[in-house]
Amino acid sequence: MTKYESIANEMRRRIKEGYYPIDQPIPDELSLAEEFGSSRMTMRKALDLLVSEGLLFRKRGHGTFIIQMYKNQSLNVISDESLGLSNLVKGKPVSSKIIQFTIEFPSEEVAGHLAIGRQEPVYHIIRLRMVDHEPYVMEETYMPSNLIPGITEDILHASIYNYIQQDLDLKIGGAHRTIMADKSNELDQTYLECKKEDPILQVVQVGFLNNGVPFEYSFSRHRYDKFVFTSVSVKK
Amino acid sequence: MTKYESIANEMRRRIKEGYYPIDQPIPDELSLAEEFGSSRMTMRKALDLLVSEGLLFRKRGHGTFIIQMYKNQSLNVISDESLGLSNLVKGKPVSSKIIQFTIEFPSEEVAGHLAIGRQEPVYHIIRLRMVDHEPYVMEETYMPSNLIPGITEDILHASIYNYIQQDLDLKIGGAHRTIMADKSNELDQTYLECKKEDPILQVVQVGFLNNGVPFEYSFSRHRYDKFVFTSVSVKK
DNA sequence: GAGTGGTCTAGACCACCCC
DNA sequence: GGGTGGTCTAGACCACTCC
Repeated sequence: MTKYESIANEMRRRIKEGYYPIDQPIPDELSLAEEFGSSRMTMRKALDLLVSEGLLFRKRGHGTFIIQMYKNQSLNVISDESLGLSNLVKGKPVSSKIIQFTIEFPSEEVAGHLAIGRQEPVYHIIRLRMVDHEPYVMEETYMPSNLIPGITEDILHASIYNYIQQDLDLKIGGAHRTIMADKSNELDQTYLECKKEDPILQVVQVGFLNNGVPFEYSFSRHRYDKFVFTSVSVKK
Repeated sequence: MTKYESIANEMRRRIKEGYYPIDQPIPDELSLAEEFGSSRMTMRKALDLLVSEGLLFRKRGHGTFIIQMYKNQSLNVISDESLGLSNLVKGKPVSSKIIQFTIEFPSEEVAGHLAIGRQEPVYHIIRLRMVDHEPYVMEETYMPSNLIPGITEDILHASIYNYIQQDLDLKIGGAHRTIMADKSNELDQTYLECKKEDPILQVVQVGFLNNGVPFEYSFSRHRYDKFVFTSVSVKK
């Protein structure tokens, strides 16, 4: 735990508990830095965190203010921070049904997104992910088998992400995502138990390791009545 | 233009032009700082920008690497940065058809999201937004009339965002967004000219001013075949 | 051990806002 | 003018990775 993180935690706690009046600026950066025994730069870095979380907003020449948040809904939330279903629905049992597990040469599209050649084999995996024994997501995933070797059905029943990070000791860097609505297809209707007229929330993702190499090109198709995607943006 | 922004611009140009080999780390921060005649902290701030854009990734004790990007699609892209349709489809003519424009007392839900009381009147606006004379988005918007006074049909035909920023001289701070898929309803089918079985990509947004006060609670319903939402996240 | 990014300091000047 | 956030400096020490 770094200094600026612990300062940010304390400030987050204060803001959420109503320690600071909501209609006034919080104390200026120099005063806060003195109170926490830090330099102003470190104090700023702590406040930067809270600004990026959408909790605070700065007004140059005026002060730093608390953003009046609105309440969240009760649906499952895919935030732009989370990676992997297992981390998303903590505490609930996650299981997987393997629909397809093959290895093949990639199409031009898949090879392009994974930045590999057409001759480099990829896993092609289709899984139904279940939470609390209810169908939640259909995932179609392509991964280069040279980069992520040793995938087995056992791993697919558990968590690919845990295997990559714990067993292969690779570090995940982040992801590009595209979110869209789509009509449900026959696979969706069969496995997600949704009706023919039900739409689907699809997340297309290219995950990359911390050295920038793409390791995953995936399509996650969510039941429209169980998932939303959230995002907070703050202008600079 | 600040120093770190101009350094970031130059580095972005270099990376995109292939100036640095893609399979090696770029030069270390101290060398780059010397080359650009800046302190290391300023150089870091420039690189921070490129990291947050998903262009670079740092590996502690090892170096800073270029992320191998994948190409974008040809659909309209709602990024987590953009605000307002007018800014989204630059160069193309945007027009609006006003379906409803009333003032009313808010429901509990609307009042809650706008952080106002039930007795504070709100505009209730439904518009069809067209680009190149083709229907693109159905927008339902609630705004407190005390906060954003003087809305007229003329403004609704143009851009509410421009009115807020230029005429009222208010500054927009950011937005919370929730993205979901939904079935199309009769309004969608009539005005977006979509079929009964076509899904909708809905973005629910609470926009807030730079003092943190919510000024807008809106539902934007997009044709599923014309819009996607993108997001880049990088682990720290 | 050498080299890298991660954090932190104690100042400084500037840009902007309100009085 | 006084107070605020925005930027910038020239160092320092630490944590991690590779050899």
